[in-house]
Amino acid sequence: MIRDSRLSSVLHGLLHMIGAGEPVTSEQLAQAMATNPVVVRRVMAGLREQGLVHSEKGHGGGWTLTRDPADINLADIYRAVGAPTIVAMGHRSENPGCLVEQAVNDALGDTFREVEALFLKRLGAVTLDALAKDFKRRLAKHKQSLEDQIHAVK
Amino acid sequence: MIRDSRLSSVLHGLLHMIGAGEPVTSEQLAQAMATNPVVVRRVMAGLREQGLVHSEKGHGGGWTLTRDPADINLADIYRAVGAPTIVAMGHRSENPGCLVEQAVNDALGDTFREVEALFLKRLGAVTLDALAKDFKRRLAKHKQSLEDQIHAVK
DNA sequence: CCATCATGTAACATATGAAGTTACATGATA
DNA sequence: TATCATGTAACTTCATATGTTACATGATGG
Repeated sequence: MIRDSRLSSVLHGLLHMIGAGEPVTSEQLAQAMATNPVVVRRVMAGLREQGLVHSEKGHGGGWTLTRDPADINLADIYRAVGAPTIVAMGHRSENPGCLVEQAVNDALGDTFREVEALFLKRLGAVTLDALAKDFKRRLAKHKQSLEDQIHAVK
Repeated sequence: MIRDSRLSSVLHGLLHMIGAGEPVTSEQLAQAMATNPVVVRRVMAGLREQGLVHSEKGHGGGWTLTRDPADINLADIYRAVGAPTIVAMGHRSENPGCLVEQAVNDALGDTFREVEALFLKRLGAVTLDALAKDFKRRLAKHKQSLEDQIHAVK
């Protein structure tokens, strides 16, 4: 089953970076991602390897996006964050000679690949930019709702 | 990601039960599933709740299939073995008010359901009977291969 | 009726991997 | 050259799945 808390976490960080205008430190991202700086670096390292972000040391350093958010999709991020295979089934001993495993894989091998392909295809259809815009829309709505409450009290 | 060792394990057990003709004890299943009797009972309990198997205590007791293997498919087993949701994404704190989560879920909620549906649909297309037959075919072939090797040595 | 066999289940132990933490090295900037 | 920020190794939790022990319950055969 696909239950990725890392993707979600990273998206928090990336959304934070969009519009920041300047490098964002691991310290700052750690707050956005509700974790600590070292974990941030560890996770972001995957994105850097895929060329999605860049890191800079020293004063004024931190993390920046290397591409336009419209050119980054969620599949890119999912892969970068380290998702080996989505679907897999196997015995602990991973016995390749096991005839039961062979029968299962023969019956479902294509299915596994197909499910994975569908998942990545859909992730690929959502850009970071689109997500950011939707997020901003929700944020504005949320603020409006809060203001309305304040006015109602007045 | 879907990485179920339990389904695989259970299939070993069920294939062992098919053709046994009589109740199979947890002790015996434990060997087929490469684990121990208590774990077998724990896992099989899920199948029993779904009405796939029946358990009997005392002398001559053990586990039996309650249905024709042709009427049991892998989706039945997968569900019975305890697969809550296949695809899920969320922060540890599972904050329902989080606007990022909301944006992601809005963008991918349907995808999650679609991927899960595809996976279960494909599992549902494979019956336990079909799997058993394929397994037997492989077993026969394997034996033949071993005999050929013996003859070659002679 | 009682010894035996088998499941049912709680309680505890162990193993595995993810996440968090500490410590320190490296490089960049003022 | 003091400070800031990343890079990374090593270690410590923490959560979860699995394995184990122990004992209760129920069924069967003598």
